[in-house]
Amino acid sequence: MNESADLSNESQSASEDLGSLLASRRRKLQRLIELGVDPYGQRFDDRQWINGIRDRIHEIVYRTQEGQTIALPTITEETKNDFRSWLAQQPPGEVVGPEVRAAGRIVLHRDKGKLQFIDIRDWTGEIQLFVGQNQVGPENWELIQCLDLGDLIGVDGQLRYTKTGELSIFAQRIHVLTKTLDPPPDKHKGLTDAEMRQRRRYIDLAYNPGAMERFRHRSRIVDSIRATLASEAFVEIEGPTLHTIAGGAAARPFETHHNTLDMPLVLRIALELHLKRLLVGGMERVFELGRVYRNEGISPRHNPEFTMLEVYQAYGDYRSMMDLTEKLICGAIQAIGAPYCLPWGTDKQIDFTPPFQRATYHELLQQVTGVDPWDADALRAFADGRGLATAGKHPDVIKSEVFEAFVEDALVGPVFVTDYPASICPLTKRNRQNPEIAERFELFVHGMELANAYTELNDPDLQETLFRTQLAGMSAEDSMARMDHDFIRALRNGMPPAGGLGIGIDRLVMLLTNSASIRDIILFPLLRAETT
RNA sequence: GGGAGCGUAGCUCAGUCGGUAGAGCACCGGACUUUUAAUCCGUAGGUCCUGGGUUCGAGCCCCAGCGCUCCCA
Repeated sequence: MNESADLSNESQSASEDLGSLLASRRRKLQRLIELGVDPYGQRFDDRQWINGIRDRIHEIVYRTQEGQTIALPTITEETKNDFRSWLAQQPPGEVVGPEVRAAGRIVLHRDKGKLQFIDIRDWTGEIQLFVGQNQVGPENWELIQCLDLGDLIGVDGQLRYTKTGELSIFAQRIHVLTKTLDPPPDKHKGLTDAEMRQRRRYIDLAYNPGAMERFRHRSRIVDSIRATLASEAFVEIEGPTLHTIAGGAAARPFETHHNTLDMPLVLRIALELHLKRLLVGGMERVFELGRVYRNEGISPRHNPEFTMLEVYQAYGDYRSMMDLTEKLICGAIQAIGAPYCLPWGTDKQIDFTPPFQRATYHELLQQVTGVDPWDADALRAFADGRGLATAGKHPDVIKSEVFEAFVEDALVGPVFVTDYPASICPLTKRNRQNPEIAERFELFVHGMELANAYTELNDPDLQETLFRTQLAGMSAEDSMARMDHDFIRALRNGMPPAGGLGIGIDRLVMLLTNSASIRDIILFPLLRAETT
């Protein structure tokens, strides 16, 4: 490897500086090799996860010299200090427990000379090892002297309590599974710098237990969404991520190029248009849960690549999607074992107890502003009075701006905002009774747009006309947008009336795990290249 | 794009009026077989983000840049 030269330089300069943390670890690594121990370990069979070991406390008993077995008292954090006096009251004998095997990373270490307490952590929990020189023997003790915080070790021993009532594995043998060279972060506070936690996610996960929990929750949420959709007979598909035309949303795409075909390509900005082609093909309930890419700004709520769910149901409409949205979110909450009423920030809450509130766009506009939403002059006056620029703007544009500026932030939710003005949703089917209304809802929670659903437009001529209007209004920098003729052709072949739903999975995970930044729930968010 | 804040030891953070660079943890040496972020004694560890400037003297003041965080658009 190209890096080998650098590595040897590093080890050489490190060995000159005997005081450095790195040098100390390399010396111990060398010592392990001298002892005939592979510092990078071997397969380690038949171990149990730590929380599984902790579940075996009922197997721990007190056995007297006469062979009588006495059940232990229940030992909790509060009562563990009483264990010593309980022991003193028993007839001669000893505490015995099951033989166990565990493996994990050393996260704490208390060295008492010929006795060491080592706390190890695996991805289920932590447990203390009681390691005595006389108990493990001189050969194993030598090896134990070469351990540092952060090393991965295995242990064989007996599960029981110390005199002070701490559940521990009384080590009979310690195995070196992997020596670490870099020193770990602060043993109590972990890594706190937000950027470092994202760049070195392995350290964040290894030393900040909350990080592991968040990402395991994310996985369960995604599993739950797939399970809910499967139970409703939806089929998951994998559409192309390389598109010739960026469609389905208004966003700037990432551009790339295929060499053999000598063809410009873009990364997809939405899932919509291919899913709709599948509706034409007869996939009546279809969804994709996958990554989309938008070449736009980065913020605590935006990462250039993020995960979208889009669901399409033939012969449904936006109201079918509302019920489904509730099922998906409530299922996800149950999947992470959380209550419907979740904390948000430090002092807020979100109550996802179904059914969620449902209110029309115009009702909410009236409630918040006190203005008749159908009275264009009154709305203009309201906007003028609050410092919004209205000159020369269409009344519906003003309405939309007032809604975004004053209503959205006030929505605590979860609330389904329904029945948008048709003029701001040109690609949505209009309501039959009132053509000024588009059959659309958005689900808002604390001002954040979590889901977006439509009764889908399936008239090919109307779709083509609207596309052309939309393209005509686009600025030069959005020139990647082009007419998707194949999509129009697909519609000419008959797309059933359908409901369509989009849910931003990252935002859902943020809300369900009380994470303020999207970069806390994306394992490897896009960051500027490291300069060093 | 605009505003505010931050950048000091491996990690977490102090640093007063501009006057020798500090602590805790980690590390190294020593004591300790029931500790709980063990404790006690001793040692070592620095490109104060980078570059310029002011000054006898800059971690601190000024200018520019880089990076990060938050708020706003």
